[in-house]
Amino acid sequence: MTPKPRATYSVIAKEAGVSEATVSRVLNGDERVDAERVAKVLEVVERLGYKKHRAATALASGRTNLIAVVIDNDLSVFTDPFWGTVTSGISRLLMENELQTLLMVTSVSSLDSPVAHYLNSHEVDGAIFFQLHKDALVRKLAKTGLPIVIAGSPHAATDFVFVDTDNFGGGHAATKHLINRGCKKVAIIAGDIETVAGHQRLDGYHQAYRELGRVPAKALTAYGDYSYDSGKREMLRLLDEQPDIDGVFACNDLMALGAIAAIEERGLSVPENVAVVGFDDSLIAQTSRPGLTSVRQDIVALGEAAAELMIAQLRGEPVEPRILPTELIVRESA
Amino acid sequence: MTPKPRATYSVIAKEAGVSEATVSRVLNGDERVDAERVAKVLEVVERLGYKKHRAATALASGRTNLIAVVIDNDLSVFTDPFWGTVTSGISRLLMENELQTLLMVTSVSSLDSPVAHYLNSHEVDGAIFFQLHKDALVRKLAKTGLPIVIAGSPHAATDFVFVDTDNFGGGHAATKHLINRGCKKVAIIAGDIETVAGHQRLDGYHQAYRELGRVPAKALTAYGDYSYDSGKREMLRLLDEQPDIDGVFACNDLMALGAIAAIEERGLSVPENVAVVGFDDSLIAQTSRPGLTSVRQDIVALGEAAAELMIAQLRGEPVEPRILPTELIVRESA
DNA sequence: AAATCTTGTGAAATCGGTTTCACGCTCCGT
DNA sequence: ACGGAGCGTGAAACCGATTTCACAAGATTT
Repeated sequence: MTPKPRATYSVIAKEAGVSEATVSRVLNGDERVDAERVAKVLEVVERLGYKKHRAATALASGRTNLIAVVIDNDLSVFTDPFWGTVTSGISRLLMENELQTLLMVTSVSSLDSPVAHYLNSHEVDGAIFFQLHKDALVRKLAKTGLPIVIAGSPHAATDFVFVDTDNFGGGHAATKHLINRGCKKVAIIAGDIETVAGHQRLDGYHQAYRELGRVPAKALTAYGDYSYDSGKREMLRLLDEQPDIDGVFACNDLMALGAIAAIEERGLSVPENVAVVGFDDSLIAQTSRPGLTSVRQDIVALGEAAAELMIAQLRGEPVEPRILPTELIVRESA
Repeated sequence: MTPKPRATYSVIAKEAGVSEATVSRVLNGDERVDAERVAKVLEVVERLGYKKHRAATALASGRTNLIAVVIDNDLSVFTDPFWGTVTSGISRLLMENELQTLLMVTSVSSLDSPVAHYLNSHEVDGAIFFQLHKDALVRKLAKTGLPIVIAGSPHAATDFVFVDTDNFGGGHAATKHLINRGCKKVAIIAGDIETVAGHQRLDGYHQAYRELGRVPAKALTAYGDYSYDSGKREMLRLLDEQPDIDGVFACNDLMALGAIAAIEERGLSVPENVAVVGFDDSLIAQTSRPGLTSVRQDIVALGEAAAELMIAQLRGEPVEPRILPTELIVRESA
């Protein structure tokens, strides 16, 4: 058996009796090619099972069909299922649109890191950033015209295209739920306030109070770091200072579980004495006992939305930031 | 400001007073170039901040510097943090070696899917597969000489290069631990026995019994599907049939939690009446109450090992499959 | 001293597409 | 009937690297 030489334009052109230029036109959907020739070329392409050579296409056209997904691994990449889930959502959608996902897990997003250089050299058609703390790099890249999507809200009010969960709405719904079930004194264990998401959830909490015509006491706001331990520690402190707290909104599930542990350690029970709501509706919320009431975000959808916004940009369509709704999943804890 | 034309060999060659061929030699580490010229070229390259154009390099050399990571999304990709974690480990290590990670989340791994075609056309330098159920595609690709690494043990005894956790050893250690702490009748809730991992964990369980000169009763083996519900269901059944069971090894943490729920539902307590050991040492093992004793696998290391084996293959070095040790993390449940 | 081998080097071909350009043809208005 | 516009087409240049090949200069052999 012959090793079957790779099919190229040259072969196809010969076979179809046209020039290579015409083959190119057909394969790129150029309108003004004789219908009969189009058919002929397509037939040959089909028969040979031809697929374009990516590198050659990229070199000639300047488009790579590659979208970078940049994850800052300073963060919780290794322990949090969140990013993996978002990424797979992105990847699946990109593939459906003939784009490939280039995964870049990198520690520093400095302006002259290899990654920066890479993104800056037309090696990818676009970049999706995760949860960036410093956006100097992104800002610079955007200036070069590279299509960019940010997963998670960017820091300042910028004109970056982003997708995010409705953190504000989620925080609001969680707090509202606690109030509606009769809680008189609802505390919050906020997460990293440096992140936009953390801030927004806290804002949602405030808003729920405000709608009641009240303002939550400052002392009802505790600050954790999204870890189990911080949730437990802050809850213990809150209870010691204000034993009459009867509801708490923890800004993620892990802290919520810590809070529950703290509550039980003080001899109180959930939800009878203190109701607890978490955020994320992660696996631990589903499997903990009591089952944790939590704000669900559709993480796969988040990834898909990011991919969609990227694709729209590549097509030159106008794009708006997208904020995905949350859903409160009620279980035993509140 | 001039838009600064991309630096190319042509520019560098001119600037350094050598030919493009020489530039190429220098940049590819060809030994026999005059030292002085090497220095000069490198100086210019440095000054211009030059980086090779990937597509051009790929086209000319046939090497793409791209490694595909293929994930079958039929599976639990969207809910299990496992794959995301492995992938980020892979990606980080590949990047350090100037390789890029091409993430392909795809549903079908049929022989003529776009993915198959893609992998088959020298578009990537190697491929890392996750948890494949059917290896026809892999087998075919391997025949073409494409370097391949499998994360997770391949089905049959093949000569594929793979990395995997020591499932057998983990199952053995878990069972041994239960026996050592005094359990007389240890059951196992096995996972999907179709997967190699599932089988190996069960084998480890058997081996631990065997070392005691005993053989576990058939009725002590239950089969779940790695879900919480299946763990609970099977544990309830086991307890009803054999109330004197005093230890259980669940082949993942989720089933272990289900089992604990079942045990408590029967009015028994963990670990006093029944001790429980899980597998994975996932977040839920750490946050559940009682804390779950579990077999930890180093998932990031798994990814890094996969990347290492790939890199070794690319270098033409001989490679052996790699099996990573597990560690039993003892908590309250056993 | 002549013949043969090395060595380092640059010109040019090559990888597989895309795109510009010019050419020949048809179709239009006047 | 004639000049110009419009359209489909192929030849050839081009993208940015790698690699082959031939050649000149120096080193080695006889």
